[in-house]
Amino acid sequence: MTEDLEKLKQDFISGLSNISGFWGFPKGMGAIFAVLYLTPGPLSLDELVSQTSLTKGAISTNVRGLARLGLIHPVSQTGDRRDYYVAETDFYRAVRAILQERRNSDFDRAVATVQTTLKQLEQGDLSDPQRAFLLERLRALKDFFDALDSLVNAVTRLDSLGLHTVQTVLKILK
Amino acid sequence: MTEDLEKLKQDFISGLSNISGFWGFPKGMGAIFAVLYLTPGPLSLDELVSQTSLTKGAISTNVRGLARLGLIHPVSQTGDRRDYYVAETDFYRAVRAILQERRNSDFDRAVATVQTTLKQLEQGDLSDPQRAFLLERLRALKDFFDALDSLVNAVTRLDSLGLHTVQTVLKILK
DNA sequence: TACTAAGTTTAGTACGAACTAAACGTTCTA
DNA sequence: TAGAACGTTTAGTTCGTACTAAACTTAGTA
Repeated sequence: MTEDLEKLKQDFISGLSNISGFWGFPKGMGAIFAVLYLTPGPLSLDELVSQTSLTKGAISTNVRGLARLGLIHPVSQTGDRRDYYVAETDFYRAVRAILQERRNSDFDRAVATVQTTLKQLEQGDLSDPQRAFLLERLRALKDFFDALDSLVNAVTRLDSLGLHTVQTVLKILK
Repeated sequence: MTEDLEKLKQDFISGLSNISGFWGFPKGMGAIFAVLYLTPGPLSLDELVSQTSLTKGAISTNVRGLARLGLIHPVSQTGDRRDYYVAETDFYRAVRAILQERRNSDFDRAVATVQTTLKQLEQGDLSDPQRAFLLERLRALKDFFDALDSLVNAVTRLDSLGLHTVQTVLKILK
């Protein structure tokens, strides 16, 4: 591979690393995905070790994470005991997987506590102005979370996230 | 305030702290916002110190962050040199502010590097199969980012994020 | 059945982000 | 103009997370 192509690759890899970090994933995940995404065929763990600057342990851990998210897929070569991986190229499928993954996580658990709090509040003396105030605020918050939830559901149900679809949505919302 | 009401408040505060941490903001921000959100009137820095378990320094820093995001607002009491703050209750306004804030950040800069890479690639020898492959992959990625960007823009232009609006969107997308 | 080649797990380390404590600057008041 | 009441800034600490190095496990091979 020519020098400049190699440099492009490296830029891309570090770019995806940063994006990965920005969204709260390990930077290593971004780097591994970047390498696989820019490689036509499947790569083994050791090949990933040599192309990223990570050790086998880190690759092993991050690869599992990526596979769980559906961002990469294991590929088994017949007559070869090694694990190979390829990148998912349908990003929209990956987004859906991630959204579903994040569901049932810390976030949803925290949201649930708001709802619990709300229910307890509703069973008290509502003529107490303090309670009434809290109730009002918590209800507003819950409505907001519900709306967010619906939006995520809507996005999850889309078949694809092409420019076309999004533009259609945009028109309607205006 | 009765014991159980106080406990509810504490639960809520720690819940919002976690949500805050989950989305990549300091937990302190969540706690401060929670306190303000559950208080009818404006609070001073020192009142916030006593109601959260943070020191003045932390409150000072986080309060500035929250204000910059539009999640809380400074309120000046006449004849009182202290700074008071109230919570924004229109969450949708806050979401828009946050989305605009995150724009021009690390993320967008990283996305920009992908576009730069793409442009450089387009100026080379396209009959080279390696280059052609890279070009194809990077174009697909750019299209995806563009779609995401449009979606964010669409959401940003909404006047509100009520259940009603979202349900309308949902119907159309199905 | 030993040996090798692969992936996983674990103990320790490095680093960054958010916090505390305290010094500092600024503005109002006596 | 000294002192007090605030808010901000800074040096240092803590803590969690992602990494490395190396021991371990498992599955194929001579």
